[in-house]
Amino acid sequence: MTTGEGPRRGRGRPRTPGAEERILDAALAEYGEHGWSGFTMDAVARRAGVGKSTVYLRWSDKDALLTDAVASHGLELTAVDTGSLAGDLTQLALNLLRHFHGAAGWAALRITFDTASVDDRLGDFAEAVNEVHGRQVEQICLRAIERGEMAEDIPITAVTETIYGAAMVHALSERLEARADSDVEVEARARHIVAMILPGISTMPGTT
Amino acid sequence: MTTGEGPRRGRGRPRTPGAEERILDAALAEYGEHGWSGFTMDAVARRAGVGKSTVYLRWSDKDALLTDAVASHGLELTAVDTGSLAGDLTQLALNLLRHFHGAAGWAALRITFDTASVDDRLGDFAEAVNEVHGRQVEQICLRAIERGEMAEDIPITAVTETIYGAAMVHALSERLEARADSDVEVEARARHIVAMILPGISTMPGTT
Amino acid sequence: MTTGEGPRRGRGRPRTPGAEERILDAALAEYGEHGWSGFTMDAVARRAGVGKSTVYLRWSDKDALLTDAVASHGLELTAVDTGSLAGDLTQLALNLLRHFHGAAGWAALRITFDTASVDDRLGDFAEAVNEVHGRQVEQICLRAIERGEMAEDIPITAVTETIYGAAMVHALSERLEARADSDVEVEARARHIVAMILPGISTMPGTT
Amino acid sequence: MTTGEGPRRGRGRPRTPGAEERILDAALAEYGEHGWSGFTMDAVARRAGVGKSTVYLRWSDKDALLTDAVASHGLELTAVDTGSLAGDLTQLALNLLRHFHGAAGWAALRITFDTASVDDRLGDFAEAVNEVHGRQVEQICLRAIERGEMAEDIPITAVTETIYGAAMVHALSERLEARADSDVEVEARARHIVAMILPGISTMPGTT
DNA sequence: CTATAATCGAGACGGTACGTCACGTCTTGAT
DNA sequence: ATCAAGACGTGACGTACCGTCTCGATTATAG
Repeated sequence: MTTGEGPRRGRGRPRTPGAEERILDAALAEYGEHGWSGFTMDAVARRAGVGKSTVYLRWSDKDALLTDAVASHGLELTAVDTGSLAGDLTQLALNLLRHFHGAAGWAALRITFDTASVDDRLGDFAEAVNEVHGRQVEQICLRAIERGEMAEDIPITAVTETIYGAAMVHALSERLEARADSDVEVEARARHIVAMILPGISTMPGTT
Repeated sequence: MTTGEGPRRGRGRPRTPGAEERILDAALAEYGEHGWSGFTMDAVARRAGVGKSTVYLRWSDKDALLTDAVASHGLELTAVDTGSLAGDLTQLALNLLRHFHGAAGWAALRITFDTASVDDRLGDFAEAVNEVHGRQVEQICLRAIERGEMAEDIPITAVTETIYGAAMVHALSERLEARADSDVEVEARARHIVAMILPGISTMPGTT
Repeated sequence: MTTGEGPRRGRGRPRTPGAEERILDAALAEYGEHGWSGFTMDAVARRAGVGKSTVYLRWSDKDALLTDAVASHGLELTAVDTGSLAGDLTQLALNLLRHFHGAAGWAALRITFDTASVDDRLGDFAEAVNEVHGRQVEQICLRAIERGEMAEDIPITAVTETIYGAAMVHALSERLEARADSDVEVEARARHIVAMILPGISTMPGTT
Repeated sequence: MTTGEGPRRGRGRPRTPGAEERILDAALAEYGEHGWSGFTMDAVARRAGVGKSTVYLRWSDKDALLTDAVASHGLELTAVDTGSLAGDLTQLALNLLRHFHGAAGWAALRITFDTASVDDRLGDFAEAVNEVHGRQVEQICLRAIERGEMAEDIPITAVTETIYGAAMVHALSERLEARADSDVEVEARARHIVAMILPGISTMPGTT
């Protein structure tokens, strides 16, 4: 994911340690402020206090930098473990809604779609996405099954896709309608989503 | 959405009839082949066999053309009415999975995210998306409520977002993992999705 | 010499008429002010009030532009005809001393050496130099021979080379020593040069 | 001219003996092959098989290196003393014609013009040129005056400039016309040049 | 024999200019 | 009025080179 270790044999001046991170931060900041079409390599370099060559030594082009920047900061998602399936899913939905609402999460989302549209360089990014996001729901479900809260015949990927999709589309609609939900609204939406799918996966019919 | 009807008064040479469509097709093809950053107006014009002026006479800029191209081919979704909520939702999910799997649907999806990321020109596209997609689920739910199959206190947008989201993320994961689901798998996935949310919105607890 | 007439069939917007000259002027001015290493294509374009593309549409690269700029303005040399060989040569020497002393003449000189060092694109420039400079002395000598002032067995190219060389090296030494000769000194030098070679080519021995 | 003697006190690793020369040779070769605009420090260092620091420890910048490279190989001119003014000048002219015809002499010439075009660092190179070349003619003339062969009122610099200029322009025209004179032609040209200026500086009118 | 120190090869660094490419505008002659 | 063609001003792209710097590895003298 990061840079891919070129020819490092200890010879020559080592790459400036902090540079990688400064550039990634600058990239994310520029992207956040000016969007895709206003995202300039020169501006990133200037903001990071670095020459363009330093950037291009590490990333082959604009897309690679942006993808990496997003991957490095946009895939963070705190783990969830409240003790109950309903609690876990609600907390997860809340996290996701907030994640996709924020600049980094949204950027990551967009980049994911861009990346998935091109034949090249799929491997790394896809792996990362699956690792970080897919695993999360898997853990929750496995624990719930162990506790006997969840039916065993539910395909976990379907649960993942549904919750992620709901949060994702909600964030999308928020943006399309230039709306900014309040905290209360976000929490209500999280509860609604979980209320909708919980009966379908729970072992106890009728739970709300 | 369409063309914006410029100065049409009958005087002077009329606009070449087939041009509109040829350009839109070329735009979609170019976008599909090269993605956003490889999408150029010159290439579209060349591919469509027209001059750049012909393009710019109809669309104000790149974004407008691309948005329109997608809207013209990517928002087609046949209406659904099977007589039951479960049947409607299953058919809708199936349609969506197939829609996002295809080139036009995927392109529309990608464009939607791109469009939603920029501050400008939100209005038109958002309206279109809501019109075409939002209405669909609304109809289904209203009919179900009328039939007494669905609880009245479920926010319809939540249903929309969940179903759309599930289909969307499934298509995304298909691409990220370079997978191509068979017809049977797609149908199973549609049933799973509906099975998951149906108990949560139905008036009859325990329904499958 | 100029641009080499590309595909001109009357279609498309014609090249802006004045641009060629404005760019050449700007190039010469920039070269004069900042020298070779301070000569920038961006600066030339900015000074000429045109875009870089307009420049690169006409000249393939920096060298080509500079060569052309110099050729267009640096080869001007007013004809000479005073009626006598001594007068003609003195006037010519004076012209040359002043020509090479000035920015344009000096630039032309330098470019000539650069051009002669590379195997490519010799043809045009060499032709121009010979046309403009070689012809000049030829005329003078032919008239002198006709008048009986000059021996017929003198190779004219030797005369050319000697006079041109003398003026050239004088200008070179002026620059190397950061000296700026006065008008009187320049005239004296012109007379000295002619005095030195006139007896060698004249039919009347002992003339000064 | 040479190296500029840095801090040499005996402590620390001594400079690699052969490096100086290898770098100068590489510089001259690169200059000869690619000309000024294709002359890069990286290429010189690579060709010489040394690091860039080794180069920059010895010369402050590109110009200094190039100037020095040329000065070290391009100013060699064997002294002349045949016993007569005519003989000396003829031999000198011959030497010059051959000198400027060769790669090193031509490179030196080109560098001289380049150097003289820039405002900085004139001193050193100008001194070198004057020292090596100017002195040569001065010696010849002084001996001739002593022998009574040459008039005393002739400005020696004019003689220098004329002979040097003639040889220089001849070499230039040879290159511009992609011509390569034979030995016989070169000797004839040397005699012609001297024949042209000898009467003008000699004390004996009518001498050939 | 160890410490100090200048030099070596390599190559990353902040800059700056290069020549290319696309944008959206414009100007032409033809339809 | 619209068309195909294509030049225009603008500005970002990714590359190359400058002269500087930092590294670990020599290679000498000084103590």
